[in-house]
Amino acid sequence: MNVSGPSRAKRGIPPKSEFNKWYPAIVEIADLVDKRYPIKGMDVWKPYGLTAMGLIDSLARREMSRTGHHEYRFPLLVPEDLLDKENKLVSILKAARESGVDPSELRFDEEASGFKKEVYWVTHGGENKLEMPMFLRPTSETPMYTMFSLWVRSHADLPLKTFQIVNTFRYETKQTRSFIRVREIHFFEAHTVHADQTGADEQIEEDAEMVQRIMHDLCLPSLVSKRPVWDTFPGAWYTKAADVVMPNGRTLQVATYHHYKDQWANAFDLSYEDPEGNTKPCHQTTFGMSERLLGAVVGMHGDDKGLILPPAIAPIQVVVMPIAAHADSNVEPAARALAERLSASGIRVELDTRDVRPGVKHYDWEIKGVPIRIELGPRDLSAGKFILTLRTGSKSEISIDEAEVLESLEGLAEDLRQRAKSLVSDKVQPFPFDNLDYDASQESSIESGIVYQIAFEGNDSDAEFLEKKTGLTLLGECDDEFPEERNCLITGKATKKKQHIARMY
RNA sequence: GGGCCUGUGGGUUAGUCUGGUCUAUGCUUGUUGCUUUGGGAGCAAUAGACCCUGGUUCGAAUCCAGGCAGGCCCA
Repeated sequence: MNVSGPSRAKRGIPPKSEFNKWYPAIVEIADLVDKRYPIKGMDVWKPYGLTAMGLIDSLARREMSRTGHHEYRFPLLVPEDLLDKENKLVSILKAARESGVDPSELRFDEEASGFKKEVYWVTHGGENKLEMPMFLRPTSETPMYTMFSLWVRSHADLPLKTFQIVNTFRYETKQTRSFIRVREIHFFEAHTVHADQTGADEQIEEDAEMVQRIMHDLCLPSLVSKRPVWDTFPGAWYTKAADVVMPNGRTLQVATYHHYKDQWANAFDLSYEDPEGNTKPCHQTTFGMSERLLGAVVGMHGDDKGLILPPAIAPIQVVVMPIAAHADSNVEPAARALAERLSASGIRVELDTRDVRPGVKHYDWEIKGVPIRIELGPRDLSAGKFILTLRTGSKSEISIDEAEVLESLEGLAEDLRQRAKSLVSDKVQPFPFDNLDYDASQESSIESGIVYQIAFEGNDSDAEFLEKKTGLTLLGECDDEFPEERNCLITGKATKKKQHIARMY
């Protein structure tokens, strides 16, 4: 092991201050994934990680059922000609946008049909070359809308609210990171169809609320922004996104929702007959999340000792450890009884009867981020008490009572929210200058690892200048505005528009 | 798209420059036994590796070529 000296963390975990080393190490040490599968960006999900992800999925399913969405499952393969439809849509929109805008305000076109490069292609069936090549879905607009146009005939079919939780594929050439940038993505996508724009507008509101409810359970604060036009999802009228600020100051986009208006509907002949017998185009939205939520949880809450999982998604919420069970035969039955009581009150419990010293158990469960550890030994039996240790630090002796354990779980969640909030307020700061006229000698006051808040109301080329000069990316217009007008960082004109610039994942 | 670097047991690492007791080192992990249990105890035994293919050579983990895999930097 080349890690030595006082900064050395337990079990070879790098200190969290070295986030870029800590993160990839911890996902394997905590047994979330195994990265040794021989394809870059395709990790093996191990039971502990998969269970946590499944619990995140169940939060999404809870929200979906609360809001009247239904779960579907569409095929993995998409025939090539459907992609052409989509590309046509994108280029029409692009042309429309460009024709209405002064060309000098546009940034350079980077790729004409970038989508094709990012997908995995299936070109053969057995030894036969396929007449129509197929690709693995990078997302499911195309397959879903093809079917929607068959399903939606009249106003009575609307709104159509669907979702699916499936794997999607993207051929990433850049560096991959577990959960954050992968080639096989565990993906959640909700797609809705509405009779008019108002219906879609309302859906966007509902999406925003669902995101916040899920983020609350994950104890994650987020920045919600309306993405700049050039960063809008292909074919969307606009895109909103929730970003989590990671401890290294980079932002991680964890959820997006897109308002399509009737743009996709027109490309896919998605229309309906209204009560008066008129054929009208549908309006659509999508809402997407992914395993990045787990990446954000890992990155935000963990510490030098390992993960800290929010109780809502901890596969094991409480671990019960019998102490000195060999010395007193009453210990293990008592621990088992306690575990059963906790389990009966809805807590996910693990009884750790391994024949190892207590310290080993503490360290093991600490690495895995189990919120609460309970020690039950001979001394506690007569007193009717046990030692409860919170993963966030404190240790206390409490009487055997399920209600107190439940309270401790909620207390820990609240603690995580506070910690995360203060981390974010450290990392998000006002931009140090009033304009971009600063020179190279002043550049050092722009720190790396900081998300800067700015007043900005400019066009494409203003934004491009801003990004080039600072080396940071514009997240987009915040939901909330500045209370008073300020001067735009680039154009100098008065605006209330609040935006952030950051290094994005 | 352009450039650079790396592949040794499950993990990590020594050895590679300068080919030869390398029959490949240490730590960690796994297994077994003894022992131990309110925060990583100890002892003993045991298991496990030179990315692949070809070349140079009396001799290759070491040098060369290609392949595969991975990492980094720049546009």
